[in-house]
Amino acid sequence: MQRPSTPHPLGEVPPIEVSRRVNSIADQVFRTLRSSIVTMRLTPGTALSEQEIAGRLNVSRQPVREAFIKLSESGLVRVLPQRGTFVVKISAKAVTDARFVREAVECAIARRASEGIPAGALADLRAILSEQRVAAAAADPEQFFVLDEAFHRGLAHAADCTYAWKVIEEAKAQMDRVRFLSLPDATPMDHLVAQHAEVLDAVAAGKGAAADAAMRAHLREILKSLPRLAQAFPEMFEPGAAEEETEAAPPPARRKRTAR
Amino acid sequence: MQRPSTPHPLGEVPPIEVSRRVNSIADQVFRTLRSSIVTMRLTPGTALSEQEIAGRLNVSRQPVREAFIKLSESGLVRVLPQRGTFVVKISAKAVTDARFVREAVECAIARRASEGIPAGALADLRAILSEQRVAAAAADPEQFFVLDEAFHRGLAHAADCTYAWKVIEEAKAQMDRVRFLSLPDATPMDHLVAQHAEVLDAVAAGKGAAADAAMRAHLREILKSLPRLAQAFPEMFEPGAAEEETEAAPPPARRKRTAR
DNA sequence: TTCGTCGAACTTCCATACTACCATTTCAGC
DNA sequence: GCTGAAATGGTAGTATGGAAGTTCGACGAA
Repeated sequence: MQRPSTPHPLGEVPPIEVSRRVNSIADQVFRTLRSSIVTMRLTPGTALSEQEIAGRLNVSRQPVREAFIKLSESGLVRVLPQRGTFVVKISAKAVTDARFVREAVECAIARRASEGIPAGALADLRAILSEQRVAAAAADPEQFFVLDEAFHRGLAHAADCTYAWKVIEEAKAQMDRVRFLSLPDATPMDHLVAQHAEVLDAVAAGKGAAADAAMRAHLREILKSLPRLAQAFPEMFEPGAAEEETEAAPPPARRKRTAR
Repeated sequence: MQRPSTPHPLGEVPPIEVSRRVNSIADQVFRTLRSSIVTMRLTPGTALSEQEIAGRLNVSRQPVREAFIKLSESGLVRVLPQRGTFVVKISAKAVTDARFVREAVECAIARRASEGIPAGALADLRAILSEQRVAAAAADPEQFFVLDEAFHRGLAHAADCTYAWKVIEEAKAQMDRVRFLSLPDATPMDHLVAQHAEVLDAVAAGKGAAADAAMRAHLREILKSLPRLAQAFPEMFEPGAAEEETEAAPPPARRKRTAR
């Protein structure tokens, strides 16, 4: 973890030095943890502790604590006072709730985009699609993931919906954990590219309703594997269905050390 | 500010003692500040300082800092490192962006609610409407505000959309500041009640499209006064239109002490 | 064996000291 | 009087120590 204007005490940190505005340590910790959680390198149920993470990243507990707060706001960890901080397990309800919000917002974005976006933006999106086809042909899921994100974000920004994208980004975090879990046998990538293309064609043609429908179909496709995954990886998922939001803090999984 | 299991050192705090789970100090500070900002008791542009707030509330800087972090995540304050923390001015773009998201999500909620909600919930919502009529007749805007919030939240929960409501709640914060500014000469309250009734009737009749349309019309009504207010209270608003999200931190309003 | 009690080890939460940085002011030099 | 560099006061960011609370296992008595 790199402290501002100080030789990095951690070996892992690449020597990025170019850009100023290397954000605060707390932000770096937040990004690191968030990425680890979303990509499932930190598995659901894992116990985190301020001290442990601080020691591992060679920083004090304070910035770690602030990162925990932000992660907790995003619904990725749960802080139980005096007990511990845990990576929340995937909850089928939380995922479908996130999809509901994402669908509502992103379909609205598609409609708005159909009313007109900058010409350059349209070209950029088409370029992303080409790259996706390459990644699909090369069977490179990770790169495909990156490009998928770029497409959705690009469309949002083209439609001048920065706040809406921020909302989607947060909902997406819940969904992405499922997608990472389903990486091996997900929907064929060419199929997803075709759906992207369908959205983009509708947008380009100014057909709002069609863009909306295409986007909706696309977003519903993504989580088709959810029930199967919930059965295949029960330890990653919240057990029952209805016991969300109970007041009494449910005893979380037995403390399981973070083992990278 | 009341410390858990400690005699409250601040006189202002009402002696709520009944319920356990008096949340942490940081949470109390957060709620206090958030409420003050949304109701415009802390006017846009006001400088907050960790130390000052801490002194005023008789707590240390630490919980205040955590409250600032959360407020900053909500887009209600902006933290400029080594310079200060400021209540963000109302930005026309931010408000319309919030409305865009809220409209997308809440209309989706209305559609879902039309597919069926618990019978009790429907009755509860009708009860809220009656109370709103009373408040409208009594010309009691504050109470009307509370009931308005209750109606929208009640509909969301009836449709089992808790996460969606959380998203709306955050978008609403931006919009509510405008509403508080327009309290004197806002849309007549009876008109708003009628719109609520229209939504609810469509929901009860299972007419999803009608509920969507009614909700959309209702939400668009709320901010009609925005342009006028931006002219009437220029010091509360972000000046131009397009210079959002500039990387270089724009020098905020000259430090103006919080004066309660 | 089973139950209750106590204690050690852990956690988050809060308070406080210190650091780095920014903005303004002050004041010497011209 | 004017300019510019150093001093000063104020800010958020970080580090660290202690307080309050939870968990869990050891230990002993029934």
